[in-house]
Amino acid sequence: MNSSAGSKRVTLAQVAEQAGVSVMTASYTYNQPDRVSEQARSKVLAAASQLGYAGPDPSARSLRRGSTRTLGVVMGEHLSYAFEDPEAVSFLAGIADVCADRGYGMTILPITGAADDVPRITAAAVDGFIVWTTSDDDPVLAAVRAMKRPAVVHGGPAVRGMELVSIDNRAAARAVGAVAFAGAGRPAVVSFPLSRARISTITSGGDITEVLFPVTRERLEGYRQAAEGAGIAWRDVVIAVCARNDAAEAERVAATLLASAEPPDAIAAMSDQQAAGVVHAARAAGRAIPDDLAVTGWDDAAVAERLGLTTVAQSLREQGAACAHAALGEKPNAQTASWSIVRRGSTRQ
Amino acid sequence: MNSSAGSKRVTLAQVAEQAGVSVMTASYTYNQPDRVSEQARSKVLAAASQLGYAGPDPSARSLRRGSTRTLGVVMGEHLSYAFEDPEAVSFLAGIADVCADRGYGMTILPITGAADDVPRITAAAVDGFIVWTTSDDDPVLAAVRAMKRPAVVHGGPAVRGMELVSIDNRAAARAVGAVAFAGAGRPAVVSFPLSRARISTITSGGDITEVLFPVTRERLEGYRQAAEGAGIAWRDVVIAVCARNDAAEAERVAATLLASAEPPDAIAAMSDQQAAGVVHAARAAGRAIPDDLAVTGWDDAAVAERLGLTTVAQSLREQGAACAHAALGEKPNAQTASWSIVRRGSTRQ
DNA sequence: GGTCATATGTGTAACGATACACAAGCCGCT
DNA sequence: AGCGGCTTGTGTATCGTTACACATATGACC
Repeated sequence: MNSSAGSKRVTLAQVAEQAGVSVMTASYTYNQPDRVSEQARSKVLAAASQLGYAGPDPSARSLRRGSTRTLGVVMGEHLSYAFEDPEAVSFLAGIADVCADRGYGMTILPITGAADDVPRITAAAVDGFIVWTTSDDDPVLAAVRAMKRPAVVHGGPAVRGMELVSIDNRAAARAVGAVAFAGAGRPAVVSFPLSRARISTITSGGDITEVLFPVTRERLEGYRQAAEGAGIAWRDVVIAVCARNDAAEAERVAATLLASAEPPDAIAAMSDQQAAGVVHAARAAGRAIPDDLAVTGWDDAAVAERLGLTTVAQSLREQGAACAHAALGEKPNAQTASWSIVRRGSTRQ
Repeated sequence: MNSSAGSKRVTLAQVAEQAGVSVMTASYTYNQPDRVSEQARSKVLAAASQLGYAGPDPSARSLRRGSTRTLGVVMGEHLSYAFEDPEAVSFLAGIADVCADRGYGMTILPITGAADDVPRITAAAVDGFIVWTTSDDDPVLAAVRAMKRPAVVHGGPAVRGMELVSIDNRAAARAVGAVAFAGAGRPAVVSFPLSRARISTITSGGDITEVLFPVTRERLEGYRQAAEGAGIAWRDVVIAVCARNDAAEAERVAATLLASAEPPDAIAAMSDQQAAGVVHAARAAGRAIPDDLAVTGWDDAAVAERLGLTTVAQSLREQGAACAHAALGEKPNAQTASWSIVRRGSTRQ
């Protein structure tokens, strides 16, 4: 109990000497206690607490063992955005569940989007990587792959040599879009950013294949198929791009749409937060949901139930757990996650 | 560009040999590029990409340098709760800001509350620790201190040898309690858990000093002083304990309180989420706010503005940043964070 | 008593990188 | 010519730990 205030770091060798045993006996005391006699073990522990030794140095141990017992999570957005997005947060919780179970730590790798985040990846002491949805051309992907450790991408893009955990975004968008656009004459979409430059705009008829974010691209393709299935040309579908994934931004762009000469009568969003913003804008504009305006969200978050939103249900928590398993090098049970449509009162069907 | 598929890990020595330079020249190429000639540098980089060398091994580098360039964040609650609490999340964002700026990673240490989380602390390869609010007797605190690295506690408890970043919870509670209880005859409190066993109960007149969580204890003491300042004995103040910090739980206990024979006419909560739950319960019970029931929250979250809640404003983001600075060993500008009362329509004053 | 298996202890050689001290070459300056 | 300073390159020791192979003691069993 009596810690002598040595300012220098205490080593296992010193503990062993103090205890009168070999270094290996001391090492085994920490790593395979059964390998050592009760007597030796207590001598080592006594010496350790006398010297104030807190246990084997993590870096040295990692070097020797070749494993850090830590997973790295790369968030493509600026970190604060990531934490503000409730779905990203439940994804993280899913990873945390698995890490806690396996005794692993999880390192969040703050990616700013600047050039200096590649070295940050390279310097990360982790056994495996999990990359949160990013763009096709994100240099971070190459950096992660170069690390030659188990790696998973959530959402997309698909990268050779890395696992992919995702739902079929196109199919889900087609399905929820069909519900949203049923009986509508002027459907619109509230979308995540289309390019790395995150600006809010209103557009239509653009070339979907040029969208750099695979999740966004696939959802747009699904919405396109849904619109065409309802007999509406894609160039007539207005796309409101939100710079950020939150209710406030969506409310703003939805208000603009609703105030236009030919306001939409159906809006499919890409998250429940966005859909919530649309609902608020509709109320403010005096529109009845779903009669004047059908609205759909995505994710089946708490707010979707509260507002009665038709939405795409998926478990980001389970997907986070699946990513963690893959990043640990365990064979994943199912690479493609499941989803379903939850119909509530915000749509005509 | 041509990566020869060696299954064994490539070392700096191999790169140096391939490039025809010494190991140190190769090392400097990565760490102090200006220290080597343009010519040597390009030879090294060419050899590296030919061999598929991704950069110096992080564990070896950490061992040799004595620094991991990573901060450890210990969350006292089960991780998923932590991520679900928006204030904890903005605290994390504050840490992330500083880490991103310094090129540091942040490791989240999943603490389950079981006995096996002490070894997890000991095994963490980090330069400094940040501990999110916990109880006085949490064994994790001793484990962190034993690591002999810069360490900070947010909220409490105060531990010798560790920094403390916190607002003055007692003073803030006294101030907001005074506003909440002004003109009230039967004040009540909606509280965080009083003990490690997280159960929802309704109590009153208990011994505050026995509460193990310092943040909760100090706020209760402040509320007590506010009640007594309004001429009400503490034993007459009902305390509704919520097992979890969310709106749903608070709504449930508030509904119970409001349905009782002597319902409260003022409720001071410990978070805006809780206060939001109270507001919903009050609406459901047909009470007018603030006339029938005054309500106060804590944190000045987005929901507080939306509902017009009187609350205690503090910046957890700034406090997170302050913790990060302290954990990096930088002298903190101010250990005690600032707070203020934001008066909105939910109180009589 | 002899044989074999099990329990316990030890020494040495890595793991992959960087700090440090030193050496050699080159320049300009007096 | 001689000196000092700057740039660039190198060898060696070391960071703290654990894998591995080997040595010794103990007990069980026929």
